[in-house]
Amino acid sequence: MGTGTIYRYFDSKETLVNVLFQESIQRFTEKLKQDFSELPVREGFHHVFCCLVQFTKESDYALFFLETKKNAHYLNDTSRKMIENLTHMLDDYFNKGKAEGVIRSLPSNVLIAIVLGAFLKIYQLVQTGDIEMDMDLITELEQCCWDAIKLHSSQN
Amino acid sequence: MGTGTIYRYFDSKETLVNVLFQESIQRFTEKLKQDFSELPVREGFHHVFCCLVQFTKESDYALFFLETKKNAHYLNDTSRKMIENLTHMLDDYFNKGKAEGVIRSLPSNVLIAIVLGAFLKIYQLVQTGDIEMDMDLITELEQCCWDAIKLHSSQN
Amino acid sequence: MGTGTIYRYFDSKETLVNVLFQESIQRFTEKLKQDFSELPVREGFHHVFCCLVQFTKESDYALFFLETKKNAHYLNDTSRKMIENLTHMLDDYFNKGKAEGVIRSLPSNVLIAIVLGAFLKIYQLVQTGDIEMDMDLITELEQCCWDAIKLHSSQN
Amino acid sequence: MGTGTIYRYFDSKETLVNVLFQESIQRFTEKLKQDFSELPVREGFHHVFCCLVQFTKESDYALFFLETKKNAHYLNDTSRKMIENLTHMLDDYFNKGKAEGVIRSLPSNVLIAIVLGAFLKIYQLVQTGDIEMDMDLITELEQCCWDAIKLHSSQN
DNA sequence: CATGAATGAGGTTTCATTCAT
DNA sequence: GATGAATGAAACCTCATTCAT
Repeated sequence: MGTGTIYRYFDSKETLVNVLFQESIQRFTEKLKQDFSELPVREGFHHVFCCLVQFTKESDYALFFLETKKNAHYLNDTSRKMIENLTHMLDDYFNKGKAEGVIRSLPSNVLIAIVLGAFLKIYQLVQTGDIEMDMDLITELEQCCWDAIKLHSSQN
Repeated sequence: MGTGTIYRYFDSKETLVNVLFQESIQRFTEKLKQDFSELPVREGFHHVFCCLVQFTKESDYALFFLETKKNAHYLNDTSRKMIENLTHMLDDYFNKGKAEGVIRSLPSNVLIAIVLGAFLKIYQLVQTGDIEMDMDLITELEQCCWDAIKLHSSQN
Repeated sequence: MGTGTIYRYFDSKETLVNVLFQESIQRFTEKLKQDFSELPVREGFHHVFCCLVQFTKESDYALFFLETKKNAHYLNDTSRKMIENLTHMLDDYFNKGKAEGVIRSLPSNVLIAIVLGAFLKIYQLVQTGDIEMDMDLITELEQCCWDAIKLHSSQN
Repeated sequence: MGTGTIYRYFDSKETLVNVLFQESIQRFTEKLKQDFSELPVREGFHHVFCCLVQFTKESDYALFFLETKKNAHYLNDTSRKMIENLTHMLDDYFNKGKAEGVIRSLPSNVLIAIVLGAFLKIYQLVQTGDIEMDMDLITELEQCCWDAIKLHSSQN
């Protein structure tokens, strides 16, 4: 594709990035939404984790978008709205978990940060070829992340 | 500061970034090393987490360097060596934990990714002003991260 | 022409200069090579001189390149190789002349320096508009340069 | 000497260069003037050549100044005046030689260019270490230059 | 509609000049 | 007076954007 062609479809590089971002977040949000609210908390977390795994598998640049902070200078209002929308869904989920005493009573954005931060850092290792993602690893990582946010009966 | 002044101290922008990076990693490594090997596993983890917290507090750009992937295009060989050096220390620590059956038997780079990924993502929230880091939160986050990598007797 | 345009064709300013230099020297060398070795010494000198005249007429910057010393800091290895190649041709010519007792027994690089030095200095006068180069002047200058390197039977 | 110190003595780099230039030309002109007008043509040429040799021996940067074209952008009016002054002297000399039928009837600036061009190009070889200047070479080079401008009885 | 050469604003680097010590 | 760190104008270079083909 010629370098100039892109400008027939997008105003600018910034627009392109935002559109791609919005499509990615949209797809992720749609996937997450399916049957999400009906699931029990632990099964809900499994669903979230599966969405993450599948999403990063779909495209190489997906990771880039998930890594994006909501204040990134290149994001426009529409993009920020969509992050908030996604965040709300997760907020509801975490609130349910907290209400049921299954999840630690930390702010939802903190809980999201823990899970997403750990997951994305691991996916970097996959992309640099440092580790291979097989089913067993995915299962164990899910448990790691769940243990991180789960309210444990006793601590040490 | 005049635009040319920086070039009295650094050959190029790349050199500047690498020198700052190396100083940061050096400082972090030194701090981590103190009494590290003598501590029991759980106390060792506390030490690691305290180092992380203190390090990010020291300077605004510390975070930037901890987030750096070891293959970042702007890092030179010296910088990569220092990352490896730091990684080795943590590797030794995690190996001890795994040998004692206290830490999950995952590759060290995965364990590091989990803890560092979660920690850094949370620190982003601090920097954007979304959350405030008080003593209680730090303590709880440390427990979250520990729970993430700890080998739990039973899972759910 | 936009400032960035040149970088579509050359990696850097240094590359640009070297490419122009190499093209110039190449062109000059090709021209000089034609029937050069078959000519008697005096006719050979005429050929050399004609090449010089024609070459400087071709482009304004040709002079710049002929003036270049072989140790100029901006020349790369390829450029230096091409200077050596050209020098070799002239070396062979001068050696023949010296062997025949027609040309002074001075090192070839000295003989080249005499002819080229005189020629280039005169061409500077042409470029500054101080003198006009007509056929008669060219003929006489050629004779001057020839007299400079020719082995005269008696001196005074 | 500190980099800033020079500005206690010269307004600018341009001024410095012009002052050095003027001192060089002045010295050369003085040296040339001594007994110059009384000498016969051939002896006069010997004198000119000796001045050139001695002058370039005096300092490494002398060459730089002699190479200078009179239209060099960094020369100021004073400097140009001094070049003209020197040129006048040589002009008188060459006119005498031409009048006596000993020197070719070429414009003086051309005659100067031939001798100076050849001489300077050779001196470049000395400075790069390509050749060594001994008494014999100097003598022969003088004869080369003289032959270049001398009116020969017969040509070939 | 697609292309990629041309563009120029902005980032990086150099170097003649200034000025606090 | 001497110094050399600091300066910023100008040179070099990059890359998002434009536009003639």
